[in-house]
Amino acid sequence: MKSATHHLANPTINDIARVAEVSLATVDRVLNARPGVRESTVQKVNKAIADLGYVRDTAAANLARGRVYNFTFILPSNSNEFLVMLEAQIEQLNRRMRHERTKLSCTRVTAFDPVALAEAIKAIDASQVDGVAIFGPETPSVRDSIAHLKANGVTVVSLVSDVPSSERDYYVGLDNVAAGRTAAQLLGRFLGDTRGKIAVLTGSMLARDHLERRLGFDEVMARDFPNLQVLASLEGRDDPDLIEKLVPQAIDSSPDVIGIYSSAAGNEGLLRAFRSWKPARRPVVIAHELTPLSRAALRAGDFDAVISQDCGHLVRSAVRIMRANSDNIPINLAQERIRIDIYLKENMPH
Amino acid sequence: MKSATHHLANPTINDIARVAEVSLATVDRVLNARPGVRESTVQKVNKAIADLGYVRDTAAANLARGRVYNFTFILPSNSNEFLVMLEAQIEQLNRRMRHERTKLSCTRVTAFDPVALAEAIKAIDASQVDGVAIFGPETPSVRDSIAHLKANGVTVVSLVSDVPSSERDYYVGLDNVAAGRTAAQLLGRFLGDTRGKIAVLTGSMLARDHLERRLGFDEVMARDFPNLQVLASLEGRDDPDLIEKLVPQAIDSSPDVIGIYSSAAGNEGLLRAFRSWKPARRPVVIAHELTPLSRAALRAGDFDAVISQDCGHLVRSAVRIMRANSDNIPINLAQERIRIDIYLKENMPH
DNA sequence: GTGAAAGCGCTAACAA
DNA sequence: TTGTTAGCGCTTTCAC
Repeated sequence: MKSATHHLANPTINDIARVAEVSLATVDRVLNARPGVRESTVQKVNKAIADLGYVRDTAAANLARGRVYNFTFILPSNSNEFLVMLEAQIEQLNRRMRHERTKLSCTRVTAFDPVALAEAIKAIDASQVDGVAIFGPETPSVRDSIAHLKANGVTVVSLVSDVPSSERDYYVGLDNVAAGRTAAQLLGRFLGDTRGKIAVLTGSMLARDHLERRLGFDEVMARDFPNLQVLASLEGRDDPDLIEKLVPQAIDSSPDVIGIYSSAAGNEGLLRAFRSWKPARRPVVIAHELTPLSRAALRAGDFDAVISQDCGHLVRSAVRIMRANSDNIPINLAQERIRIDIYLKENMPH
Repeated sequence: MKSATHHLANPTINDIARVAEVSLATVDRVLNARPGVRESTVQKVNKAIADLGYVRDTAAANLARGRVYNFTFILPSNSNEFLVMLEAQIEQLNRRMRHERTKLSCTRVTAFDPVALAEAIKAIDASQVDGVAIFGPETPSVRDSIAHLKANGVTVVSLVSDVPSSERDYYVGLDNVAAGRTAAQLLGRFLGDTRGKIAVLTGSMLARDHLERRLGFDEVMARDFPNLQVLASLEGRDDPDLIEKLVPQAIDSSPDVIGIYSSAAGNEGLLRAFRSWKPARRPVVIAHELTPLSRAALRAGDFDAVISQDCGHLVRSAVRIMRANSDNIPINLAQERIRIDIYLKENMPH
């Protein structure tokens, strides 16, 4: 392929140096905002940069620097399917990116334990790590340790569940209020004009994502579906055994449950409960996260729809953002937005 | 950040050269399968590569080569919203990637015109272009010109609508049969047990994507919804004016139309028809592609759901694949799979 | 304050 | 058939 490098060729620091009448080293100092350059020289160089429309070649810069990006993911040690998938994606991306000067590691922290999480964050060595992605509850101690990390120049993103009051650079995850609204709309439309009750399964009242989903769900239910009455949340703590016990209890006490919104992890428990409990009319079920289990349930007709977020996308997005932030370059917001995926059995990936 | 490069540091061609006891140039020859190396030397080098687990640093290689990737998109000149969005994404990505040695360009060809498309493909100069992404109908002449391109070492991907019988390297687009099935399931579930007729709007019988959607739609309708009767397709040729005329005609002749599947472009015509035609009970409408118009229709309640493919993803995916193929490196299949997005007004991106 | 020169991992003349 | 060398765009000593 001819490279046809006429006047369109991108300018390099050599061009800047020539135009600004300084050396390469000086251009580099200005580019990287290093001290020890006379102000008038800085001006000259910056003018040349602007005039030529110079954009730094990050690949070449990283090559010269021998730069290696080190990113850490902090995840709940709770090992449900979603977490297993997330960790698999991290490992896979780590293998792919080892050869692109990017290393990913993973730390697990007791689920729903803010103290343990805060300690794990404090244990991060800011001199060894460029960015941290945190999936955990939002509490004051967690916020403080995030602030500490940030103060030491580490990029911080919250993952799956946001910590909006903190100084995190970015939230990588879906809009959980909107996800709850979506579940409600789907459930309501699938049920048509039928009158009845809706059971909601949640994980923990500590988890912001779970709270937000419930919020959105209730909002749309109240607004659009007066024929449906939403019951109090069943707090399953993402524990299949607990959920398996809770569900039949709740449903036996109000027999006209015609819909279930499983808004957190623990689909396994719900499905187990289904095996023993056979009502006359199967309730419409909306669950979260496309996993081997929920796929099977969709296929079998036990679940009617699944709201999901793409694990691979979450991980790639977190890494792209941490990388861009480390280099101080902008991100493509549209690309990083995590979609609220709706899956029926017809549109599941193979 | 300390780079902590102990024994984990990736091996370079220097390491290979040292271990294989040859020069850098010879390693390079073997790596790039260039001729003029004794077979026994090739073996030695390959052994060293395998032993050390060497992986080439593509960024450094591209820097040294001064390599510039040139990719061309061939699109229908029909300028509906979807095409406008697609082209905008191409332009945007081109701006982002100009500084990463990747240039994108765009050619428009009369819509639904296989001859014009085949000519446009033949007009590609294989010595100037590394990859071509084609969005157009599948005909023998198109297949032939794709074969010609491939023979000249150009990577070819089909975009949005596949040309499966050709030698294209990859299809970037969604599974249209599954998309049709999804539309049917959604429409059927939203309608509940109501009896009535369904109108289907299609673009052209030449377009493989449109045909496939209809196929999947009919399959699920026949299987799961005996209460619904699907009418013959209205061929709108993606032309809003034509569609605006067709829809009221069709609906007036069979008044019990309770659902509409708009499977192609031309939502504008459908929405215009809606403005004059006010039935007692508004039909449930499933349309394709999330665009400014369909978003507004979702919000207003004129559309009940939209099946969509992410334009940004389509373009990024096509470019990643053409790039990987030019370099002969593997792709991440999961990342490149185009999702069948379902949008309700609740889960639309802002 | 500023510049010259070596080098990151790889490629491509040109010699040998 | 093989090796030597210069250089891609950028960074980084170390001197001046």
